[in-house]
Amino acid sequence: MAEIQGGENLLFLTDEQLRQGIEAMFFAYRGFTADPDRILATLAYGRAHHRAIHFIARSPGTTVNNLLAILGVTKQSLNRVLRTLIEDGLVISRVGSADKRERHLFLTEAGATLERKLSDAQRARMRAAYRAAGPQAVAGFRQVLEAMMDPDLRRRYHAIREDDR
Amino acid sequence: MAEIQGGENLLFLTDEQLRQGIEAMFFAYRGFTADPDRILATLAYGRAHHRAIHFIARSPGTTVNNLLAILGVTKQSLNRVLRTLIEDGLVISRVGSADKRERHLFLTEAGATLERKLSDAQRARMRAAYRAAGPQAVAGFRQVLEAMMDPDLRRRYHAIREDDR
DNA sequence: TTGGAATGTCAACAAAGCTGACTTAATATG
DNA sequence: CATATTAAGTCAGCTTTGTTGACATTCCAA
Repeated sequence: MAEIQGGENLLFLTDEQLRQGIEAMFFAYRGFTADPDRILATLAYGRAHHRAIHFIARSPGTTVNNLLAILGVTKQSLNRVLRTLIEDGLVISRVGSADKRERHLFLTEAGATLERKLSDAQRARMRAAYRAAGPQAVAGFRQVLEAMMDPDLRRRYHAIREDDR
Repeated sequence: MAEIQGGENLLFLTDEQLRQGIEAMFFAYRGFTADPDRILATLAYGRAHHRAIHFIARSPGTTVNNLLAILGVTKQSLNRVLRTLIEDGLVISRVGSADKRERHLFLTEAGATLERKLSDAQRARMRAAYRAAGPQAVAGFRQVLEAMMDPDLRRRYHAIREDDR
């Protein structure tokens, strides 16, 4: 047992501790999605619609292909969601100016309004959790989550912010 | 803006910071489930089977009702999953001795073997993330996740460990 | 002994993922 | 310029996992 207790106290890596982390992720993710889910249910939309709306809001003008890579679903699956959002007037799709094969996605006024509503609910939950845990805990939270991502998605996670510059 | 900067530096609660946290949760959860998902796909099982197996392993002899409350699905949905696991010889259901209406759930040898395989994969990812982030970050990670849970699930989250005594 | 709780089952349905095959339009490349 | 590749969209069909609603069985408890 001695070898797992290094200079930086690695004893916290017992199976029991890891299991607790796994369960914490499971239960926390339920809380994370609970508030938007309630709003979506009243509108006959689901989590898939929320994800699309979120990332279009985050990167206005993003292409379908980029969205596919971020969401990690097939184009058929995404297309079904986008089609309803476009039909319902929440999203518009504009043919690319440089490359006319591409479609650039934007939220309409109505889309932005729904995005704000969903985002407000989800951010309120995050804000409460951040407040309760404190700044140092938040920094740790972010570090662990980043380390948990697949490298490819970690790159995309960072890229979203770089796009905003 | 002055009022949101308290003595403990609450400026990190900008919408941008909260959005990053939201996206981190989304991308990290993908990583969190990726390894078990790959194993499950080879066995014609899904995430629902994994969840059932996980919590039966964690609390052997748990009742169907307790499992329903933890997983947050309908009994019909859980029953479909349990039925296949029982048919496939991974889980056994024993009539309660005190209350014969209840069914107590246990993993068989084969069930425990699969549980270990799934758990090993998921724990390896957690362990790597914990190692990369360090003990202090892990403490913060756990604090934020706990604060994010619904109160009811937070109670159940703690109750799982209390059962183990 | 009767009401309610715990469990299980049948049927029907919906959301959201998947594969595979194909079209159209536009760009890139040889 | 001809051809290959890419981006997007569509059709069909399937799977997993969730949902309601209705109903039967068994058993505990008042």
